[in-house]
Amino acid sequence: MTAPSTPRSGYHHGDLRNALVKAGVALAAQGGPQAVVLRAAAREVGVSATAAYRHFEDRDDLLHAVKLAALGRLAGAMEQEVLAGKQRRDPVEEAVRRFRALGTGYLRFALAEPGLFRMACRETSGQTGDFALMAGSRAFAMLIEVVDTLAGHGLIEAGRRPFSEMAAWAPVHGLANLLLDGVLDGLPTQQRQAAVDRVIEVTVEGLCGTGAAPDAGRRWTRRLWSR
Amino acid sequence: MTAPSTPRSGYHHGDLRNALVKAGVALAAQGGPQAVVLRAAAREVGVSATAAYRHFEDRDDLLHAVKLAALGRLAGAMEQEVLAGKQRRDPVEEAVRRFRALGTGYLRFALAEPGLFRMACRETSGQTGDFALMAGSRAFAMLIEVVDTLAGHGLIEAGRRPFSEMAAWAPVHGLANLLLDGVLDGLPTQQRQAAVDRVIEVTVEGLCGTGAAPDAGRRWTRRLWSR
DNA sequence: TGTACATCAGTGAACGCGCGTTCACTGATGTAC
DNA sequence: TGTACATCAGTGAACGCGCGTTCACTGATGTAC
Repeated sequence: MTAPSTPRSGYHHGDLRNALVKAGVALAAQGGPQAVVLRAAAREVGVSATAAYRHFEDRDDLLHAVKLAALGRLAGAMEQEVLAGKQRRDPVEEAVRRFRALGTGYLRFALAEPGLFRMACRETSGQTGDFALMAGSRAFAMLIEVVDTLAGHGLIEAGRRPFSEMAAWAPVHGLANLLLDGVLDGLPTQQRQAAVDRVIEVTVEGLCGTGAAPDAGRRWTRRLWSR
Repeated sequence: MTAPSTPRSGYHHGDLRNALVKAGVALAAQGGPQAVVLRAAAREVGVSATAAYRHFEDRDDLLHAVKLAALGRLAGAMEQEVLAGKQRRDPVEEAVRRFRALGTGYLRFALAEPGLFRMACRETSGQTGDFALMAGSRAFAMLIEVVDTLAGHGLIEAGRRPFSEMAAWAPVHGLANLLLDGVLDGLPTQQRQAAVDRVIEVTVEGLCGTGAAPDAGRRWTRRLWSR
C-alpha cells in the first residue's frame, strides 16, 4: 500500500479528484469512516496533501464524496443480488423475490464491506439529502416498484401503502448494524442465519400478510454465510 | 463546563472512577463517542489526565465503561416507558402494550439522546459480550417475557418462536439509526410519526399475525414528537 | 507558427493543535507493632 | 496511643504523533493575437 496505486504521467495528474475519492474508498473499506484521512488519501495517490485542496473544500468535503461513492456501491450490491436471481413468471412471486433479494443484497454488502457500509450510513454533517442519492438510486427505485406491485395486487391495503418502504428498510438496516456490532457473534453460523431468516420472515409477513406468501422466505433465501 | 462538576475534598478524590465515567457520559451526550476524550473527562472532573490511569488501563477502557453506562441508560428508558403506561387486565393485551412500550422507549431514547445512543451501539473493540449487558438488563428480560407470553397464547407458533426478539429489535434499531441519520428529515412531524407507526405496525403484525391485534398500534402508540 | 501571458494544478515547508501516554515524583492513607 | 513504613492515588512536565490547514511558490497548460 506504499506505492501509489496510479502512477502519474507528469506534473499534472489529470484525474486527481476521482483518484482521491477512490483512495478514500479504499481507506474506508479498511478502517471505516475514521480511516478516511485527507493526508493518507493524498499519500496513497502519490500527491502532496495540499493538492487535495484544489478539488475539495476541506476534509469534510472529501468525506462526503467518499460517502456518496459508498452509497453507490451499496446500491450496486443490491441491484446485483436482484439480477443474480432467477426471474419468476408470476408477477407477485417476482415482486417478493426481488424484495428479498434487495434485503439480502443489503445485508451481504454490510457483512462483506463493513467499513464501506458504515461510511455509507455515516451521519451527515449539515448536508441534507445525502440519502437522496440512495433514494435516487436504481436499487431504491426497485424497492418502490416492488412495494407498488404488492400493493397493486392487494397484498398491501391502499391505506397501509405509505411508508411501507421504511417498514422494509428499517429491519434490514437494523439487522445489518446489529450483526456488525457483534450482537450474534457468539452463535454458530447456522443460528445466525436462522435469526436473519426470522427477521426477514417477520418483515415480509408483516407487510404482505401471512396468507400471501407463507414460508416464502425459507424457499428463496440465499445463505449469507457459507458453511 | 469549566468548573469541575464535583469539587474535591482533598488530594484524594474518593470516587474518581465513577466521576470519570460520569464525565465521559456527559461528553458522549454532547458529541457522541468521538467526544469522549480522556483528557477532557479528567479536565471536567478537575483532575490531572494521568490520574485516569489509576482507574483505567487506557482510553479504550474508559470508553468501554462509558458505553456500558449508556447501555444502562437506554435500558432504563425502555423500562420507564413500560412503567409509564397503564397496565391491562388481559394478559395478551398487556403483553402487546409492553412490547410496544419497549420499542417506543428505545426510539424515544435514541431521539432524545443521540450521542448516548450512538455510544451504546458503538462497535466494540475486541471485547465480546458488550451487548450481554443489554441482554442481561431488565429491559431485555421484559422483551423476552413479552414474547414468551405471546408465544404462550399461540400468537407466535412454537416453531417460529426462536429469534423473535431479533425480529422485534432489528426494525426498531434500524429505524432509530435511520431517523438519527436524517433519512426523514425533510418530512413534517406528522409524516415522520406515520412512518414510525407503520414500521411498528408491520413488526407487530409480522410477529403476531394480523388477526391478533388489528390496529393495536394506532390505539396505543404514544407520539414520539410533540406537535 | 510563434510568442506573451493568464490561469490552472501542483509543491514543500511550516503552523498550531490536542491527543494518548510515560515518567519520576509526592502527598495522603492505612496497617503492624 | 504513637510511630515506621508500605501502599495507594494523585501531580506536572514532557514526549512523539499525525492531523488539517496556510502560505508563498513553481511548473504545466491553454489562449489571444
